Amino acid sequence: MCKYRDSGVMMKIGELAHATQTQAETIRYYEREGLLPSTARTSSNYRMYETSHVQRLSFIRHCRSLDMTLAEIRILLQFKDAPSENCAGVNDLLDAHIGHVAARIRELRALERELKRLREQCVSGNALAACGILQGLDLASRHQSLRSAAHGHASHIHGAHPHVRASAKSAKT
Amino acid sequence: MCKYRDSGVMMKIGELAHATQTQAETIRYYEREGLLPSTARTSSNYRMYETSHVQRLSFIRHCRSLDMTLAEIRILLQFKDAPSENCAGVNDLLDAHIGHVAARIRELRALERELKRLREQCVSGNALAACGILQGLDLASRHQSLRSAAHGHASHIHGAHPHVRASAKSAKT
DNA sequence: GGAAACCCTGCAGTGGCTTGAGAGTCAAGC
DNA sequence: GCTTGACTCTCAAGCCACTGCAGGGTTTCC
Repeated sequence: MCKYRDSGVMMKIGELAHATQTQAETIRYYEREGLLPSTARTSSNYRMYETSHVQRLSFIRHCRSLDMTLAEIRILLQFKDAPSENCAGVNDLLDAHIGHVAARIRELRALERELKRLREQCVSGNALAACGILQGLDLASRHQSLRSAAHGHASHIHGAHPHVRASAKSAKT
Repeated sequence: MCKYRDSGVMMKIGELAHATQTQAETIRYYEREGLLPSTARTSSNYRMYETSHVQRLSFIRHCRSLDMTLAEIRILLQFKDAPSENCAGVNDLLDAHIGHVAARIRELRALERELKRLREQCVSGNALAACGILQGLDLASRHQSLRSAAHGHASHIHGAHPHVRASAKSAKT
């Protein structure tokens, strides 16, 4: 029955998933993407993992929880896998990442201010025709189209990267 | 030559794109998605727009610059198109949106703190084997896997929605 | 009349997964 | 031995809001 030795430290994908709070599909995805190495398989083609995989996947998940992209994590893993090099590259990557996060925070704060300003324009119970919010959005759009035509450079939408990204609205119905 | 009357107020897609600082491809995309109505066409099948389209598209672009999803904007447009209703729904949508933005800011601030803490662990010039950042990421991942196994609920990655999203890193090489 | 600039449709790609289909494997209970 | 249900496998498509490209047609300017 037992297809492998040392069954105490070996585990199937579900167990690794549970240990790292990751979905099994995500683990397979990381393997496809080369972040996790291909593993040994049982005779029935099940992936078998050991504790080193828990370490590596936990590292990846922690980096993801710090909103790093998979490309950045790949670089960090390379640094980890080549331990004789200097770690200046790690510093640079992290510094750049901190910069991106800080920039995104500034953008969102400006956004929040504008949204709140807009929100104050509506007196609840208004008929829609008089709704200050919709009027505000209309006014703002007129203003903005003039401004950006003059300024030649639109808001933070343009050039958006899939980085430092969303996780709000998780409980939206 | 002139395929349409009132050429002073009618425009082709390129002109609308210029007036609203939007790419023509994006305009066609919004039409496919039902945010902009299908327009009249010339005999050579070119889309023809008038000033009302500039208004509507500017409204959409302004909402997008406030990081609203197309689904939210669709709802706002419905409110605009049915002006006899009460505007409480507009309030609710905006309140919810403000909540998402605020939540995302809180997350990113926590993230920034942790990244800076991590960054301080590295003394530049270290050999990688002693790099405090990588060690920190390893420690944190061990810590996190323990904590989330006990807590049963992972970080802000899970349940992430494509909302209030990225735009940092726009100048990354 | 020819080149450049515009327009059309349709499809593929982006990131980081998630979901689903359809099939195989395994352990427990009867 | 047989069934049930939980697990695993692969492969493919879907999500969001675009962006870019191919391959064609049209208009405009010199």
